[in-house]
Amino acid sequence: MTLRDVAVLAGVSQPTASRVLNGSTRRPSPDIVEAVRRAADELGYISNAQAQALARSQTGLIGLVVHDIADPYFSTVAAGVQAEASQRDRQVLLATTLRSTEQEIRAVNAFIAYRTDAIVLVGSRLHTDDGRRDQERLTGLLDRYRNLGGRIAVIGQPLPGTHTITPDNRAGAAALAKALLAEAPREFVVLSGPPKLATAVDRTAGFVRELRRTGIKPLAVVPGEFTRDGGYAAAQQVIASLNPKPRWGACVFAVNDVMALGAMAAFRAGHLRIAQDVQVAGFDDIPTLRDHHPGLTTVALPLQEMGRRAIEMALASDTGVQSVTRATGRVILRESTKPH
Amino acid sequence: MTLRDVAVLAGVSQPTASRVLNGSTRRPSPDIVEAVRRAADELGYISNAQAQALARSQTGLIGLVVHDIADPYFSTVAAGVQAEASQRDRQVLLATTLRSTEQEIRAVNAFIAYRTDAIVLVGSRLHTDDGRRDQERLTGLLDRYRNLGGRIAVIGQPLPGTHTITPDNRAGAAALAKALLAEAPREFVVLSGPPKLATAVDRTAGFVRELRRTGIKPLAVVPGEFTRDGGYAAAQQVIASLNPKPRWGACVFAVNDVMALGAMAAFRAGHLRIAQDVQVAGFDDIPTLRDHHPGLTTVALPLQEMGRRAIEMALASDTGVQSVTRATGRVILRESTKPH
DNA sequence: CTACGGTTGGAATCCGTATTCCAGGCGGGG
DNA sequence: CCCCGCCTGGAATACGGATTCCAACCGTAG
Repeated sequence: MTLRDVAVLAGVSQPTASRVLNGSTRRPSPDIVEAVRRAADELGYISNAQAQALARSQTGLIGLVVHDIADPYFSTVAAGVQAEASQRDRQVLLATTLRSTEQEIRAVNAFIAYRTDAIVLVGSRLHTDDGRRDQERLTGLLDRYRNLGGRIAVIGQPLPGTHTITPDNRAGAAALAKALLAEAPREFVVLSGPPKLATAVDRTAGFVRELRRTGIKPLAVVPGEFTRDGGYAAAQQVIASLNPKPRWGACVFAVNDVMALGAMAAFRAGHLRIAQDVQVAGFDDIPTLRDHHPGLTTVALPLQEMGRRAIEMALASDTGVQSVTRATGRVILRESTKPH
Repeated sequence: MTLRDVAVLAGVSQPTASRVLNGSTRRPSPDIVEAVRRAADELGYISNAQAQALARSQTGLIGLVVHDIADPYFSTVAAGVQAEASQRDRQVLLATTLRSTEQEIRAVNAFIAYRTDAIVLVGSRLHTDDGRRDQERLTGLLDRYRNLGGRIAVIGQPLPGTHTITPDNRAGAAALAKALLAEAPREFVVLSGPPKLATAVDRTAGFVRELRRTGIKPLAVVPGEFTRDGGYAAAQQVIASLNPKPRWGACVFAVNDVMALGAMAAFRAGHLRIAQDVQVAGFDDIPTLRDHHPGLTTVALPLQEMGRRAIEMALASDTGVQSVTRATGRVILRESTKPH
């Protein structure tokens, strides 16, 4: 079961066996290679990655931190991360924060303990005041990690000293507003998500700004959770504040697809028909929602590709440099915002 | 950075520091504990899990193998696994097979190399003949793993010698058929998925059997991939073979929700309205699809709970025993099969 | 006051592999 | 034919921490 056993069976020393089976700069002579290979095969030897990690002081592990792996946004990004990592023969360590910075700290701590070669953080954090201390603890932790030679890549809000991939939320939302207005004039409500979440704030701002540029003011900007249920609740508020209920016809922009999904559910529950009575737009282009009916207008983000790139950047040779890559969104107009 | 540094700073020996900081049966005296704690804090010491793993010969790692983490079925199960694992202070190692047994072998190999304490396999494998060799390699690998003290839990088809959680596919599909017939008489088409995939076969069999019991024969049983695209393609076939196209009215049972989603997309593309012109039912009750419109009739599986249980079982103290737990599905009738 | 059981901290060892360093063997050139 | 340098395999050591074993020390009972 150990390398020594293999070595003994092959009649060589342990270092020689090591040189044969694991990538070494030195290659023993062909007959020895053959003998060791045979012995390893016979014993069904599988190297101990922990011991290798200890000896080499690098683990081949990559830590992936997401808020919620059941959320299609994160699972899609995770698929990209996983694909690229496995192509590079690395294993992915998965952690979930449930949107709590404290959990995120726990996760990063664990990843440092396991000496992951790189950490990928997905999703921006809430910038609440009482969470500030946690924020700083997290930043400090990541600093230490970087100083110890750890690589960090972030998908979402830029973090000082890291490689970051940021969706161009402002521009994407603005482009969406522009495209909608180019199609037809209309009124808007924005389901703006958490007021302290950078992603949500940026998308709201980009959208509203573009409206303003055209001289339009949104009927309302309704905050809420960044989830399906948050979208549902926010949409309920919108319905409640509605006076001439049927055939309202305004366009509701939810700052992400999952919220848009919740909003559509709420509207339907309130007997409003999507597209005819109320239009809905989202952001992200979640794969599963592409077959939704009516089709949800949204801003498509290359989620899987972003995951891939994060690994690339984290593992790139240039060390210590920080960079920000913008992922641009592509507006996709579907039936959910088709004018009637 | 190492335990020795902490020990030196605290003025004690390395073993003593170890006893203080990591769970040991022996607790040093309070003043020493205090000193070591302080030293560790000052240095920002974070233990090296690799070294601990080597010394303790257990890693705190759990390997999770899924076919595709972007697929909501697997990501939901993964969320359960992750939640339970993190509650027990274990880290989750994630691997993706893309439905290839070869990839699955690679994943298990890696997990063995990393000496994961347990491996959770999700999703049944194809039982093709030419994949038989790979199957056996996989089984052999898992056997070795088990003999080395590894715990295995499987979600899907039972694997000899493991703890297994199997959805009661036959019974669930039968119950679905029964519920549909109780609601109204109708004709059926089954999109049966891959003919070699146990899950797909069982669901098809359970459904068809129940129909037979009532003297009904499905109009057609159309095989295909177990994915959204597979469902789409199969539905296209159904459409092509349709004679009186509009207002067909039969019920199409796709053996999983993702296929059902694809099928609905195909029907819509063929200008058939869901529920009115063609009814659709699925299996799994994928969360994201709960807000689909019209609501998709399906058999709800406690996916997240299944993930949780898998960890529980894998980490349970009873070693070596094999068991099969059935997860029962709950029929949920929604509008997609509402008679007109 | 002494002998003895129970603690408590430290020295030594071990986990499994990579790597440095060393000694021996080989070939080639002078 | 001899010497020198290179290649090759093995001995020793390092990686960071858990654990076994040992010695010293404590208090208590005889």
